[in-house]
Amino acid sequence: MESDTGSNSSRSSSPELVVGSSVGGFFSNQMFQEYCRKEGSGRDSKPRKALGAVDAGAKDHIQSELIGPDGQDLRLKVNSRERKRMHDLNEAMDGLREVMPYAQGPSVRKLSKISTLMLARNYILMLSSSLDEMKKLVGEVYGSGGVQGHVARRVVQPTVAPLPHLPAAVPLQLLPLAQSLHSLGGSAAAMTASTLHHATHSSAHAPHSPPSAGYLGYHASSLPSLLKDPLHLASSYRHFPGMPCPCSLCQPMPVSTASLHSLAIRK
DNA sequence: TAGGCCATCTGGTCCT
DNA sequence: AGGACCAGATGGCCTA
Repeated sequence: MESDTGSNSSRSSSPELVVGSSVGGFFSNQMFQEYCRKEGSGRDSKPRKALGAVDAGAKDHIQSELIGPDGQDLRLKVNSRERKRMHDLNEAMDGLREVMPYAQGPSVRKLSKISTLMLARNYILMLSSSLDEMKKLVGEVYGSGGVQGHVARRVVQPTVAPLPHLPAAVPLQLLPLAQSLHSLGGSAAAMTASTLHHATHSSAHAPHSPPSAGYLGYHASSLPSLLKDPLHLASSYRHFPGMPCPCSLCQPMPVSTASLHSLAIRK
């Protein structure tokens, strides 16, 4: 099936489709004619799935329903619904991107769907562990008075200003996330990651274990195909708290948003 | 040019 | 019956 509509908006996850009040308004004449021609000639170029519970009679019923004069309207209606459903899904995906610790801007390429989902998962895991740690600390504070100095040492660590949408406590535990982002490689994500990474890197008392691939939520073997390093900024260096890091991402980075954007991928 | 990502169409299945 | 959800297929755009 021709997807001429896709060429109008294929690069946006929330395409600005000019969908008229009627479904037919969405189709160009050429597309509609093509559609009708295919319908008329009985399109069946692709293999069908097993019909399962739908018997042959039901199949014929469905087919005739879609091929008849009302069938075209029905088909358009179904397509429109599906389109709307996918647009809603993409809006939700955009909403998710907005709350991710990821440099955003008009000149920054946005995260792919798969990257967004994986990063979101890691982010949630990181926040959960951060919350657990905070609970532990609170327990220590109220459990015994002798640990206040210890707690104070741990809380007062050099941090960067948290991202606008992040709770103030988050930077304490951002190293794992930064490392995840680092592993995502390059682009603005890595810029943010680097900033966060440095925030915790410089602490000799960082209570973190060495980088754990578990934060990524997937096996490293799948990374190359899923998350490439567009700018080749990230390298294979492993990061450990308190250890100097030679990778390009860990060189002094500008912290202003404008600077981040200037270094991020151009569209 | 190959590969990644995406939007769209489409038919099947499940749910209300 | 109608709608939502899902997955396969297809083709376009972009980048390395």
